[in-house]
Amino acid sequence: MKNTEAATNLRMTRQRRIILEELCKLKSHPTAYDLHDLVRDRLPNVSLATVYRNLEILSDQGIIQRLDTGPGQRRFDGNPAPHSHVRCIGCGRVADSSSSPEGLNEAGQICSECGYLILGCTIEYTGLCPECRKDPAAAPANNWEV
Amino acid sequence: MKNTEAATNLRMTRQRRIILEELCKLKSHPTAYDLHDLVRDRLPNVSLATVYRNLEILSDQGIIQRLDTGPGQRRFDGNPAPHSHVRCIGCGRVADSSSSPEGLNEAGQICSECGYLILGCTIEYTGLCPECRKDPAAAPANNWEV
DNA sequence: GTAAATGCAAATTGTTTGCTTACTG
DNA sequence: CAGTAAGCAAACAATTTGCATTTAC
Repeated sequence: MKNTEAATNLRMTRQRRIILEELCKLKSHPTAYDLHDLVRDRLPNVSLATVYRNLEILSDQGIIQRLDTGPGQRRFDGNPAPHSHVRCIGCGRVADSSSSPEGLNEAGQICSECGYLILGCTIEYTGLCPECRKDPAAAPANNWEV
Repeated sequence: MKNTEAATNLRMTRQRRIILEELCKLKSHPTAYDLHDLVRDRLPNVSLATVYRNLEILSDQGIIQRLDTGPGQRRFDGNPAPHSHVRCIGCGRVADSSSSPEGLNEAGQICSECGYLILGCTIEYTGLCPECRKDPAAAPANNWEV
């Protein structure tokens, strides 16, 4: 039930639409909990589970973006295009970074777009390890390998 | 109890030493659970909580590195120096990447150091948001702000 | 001797799932 | 009307914590 999932016919429900609308309205990158709070202003009975389910579906569809970086809760970005982020080590908030990739040594600078004081930078590549390239289907079983 | 913590006198217990030794022996980046499994060969009664506690303390001290990137469990790196990583989207394993920062468009290439097929790249900066810069002590309270 | 660390079990937190009912296409 | 999605509550997984006991310095 991951990426081997058959495509289903998605329906644009009231909840899904409002969750998406509210997320896209924000320049920030809320947690599911944050967004649930916001959406409840328009849909008082919406459940947190629905927010989680829709955020997952929408990011699987490439309509929004999951930010799995950093400790703590997962955050979401209404903009699916790849771009870099700055995470505040104080409060955990995440903002878009205007920083260009070549500016890797800009620790100590203030990001012109978001006003964050830049302290560090992490680069993470994603890919497939040799084992998973051989047999992608077997990959999840290796999950616990050190 | 975060970064405002007073320095305590750390003691090099048998458990702490062995946890550190085993982590540093690895070229891989295990989860706390993985490491607990390994350490139990030498310390059969060590608890998972002790492993978690020590990994946190050691990374707070800058002796090891926490990898908070990616979904799923946190991973740890015995090498505290900043360097980039590749995370397998199949099995979740993390390896060191030899990729140079300028090689950002190397999707499709095989990492010469780890053999992973590179598919994507995420850049995340860390820093302090304007609010936390004003009053770092107040920062954690803003944790929930969207 | 005293503060720090351990082991154990229980508590928390963030996220997911099962199931029945409601609603979209 | 057929199948997807919602709401609710319960289940889960990863991590953290309380507490009595042990250990390092």
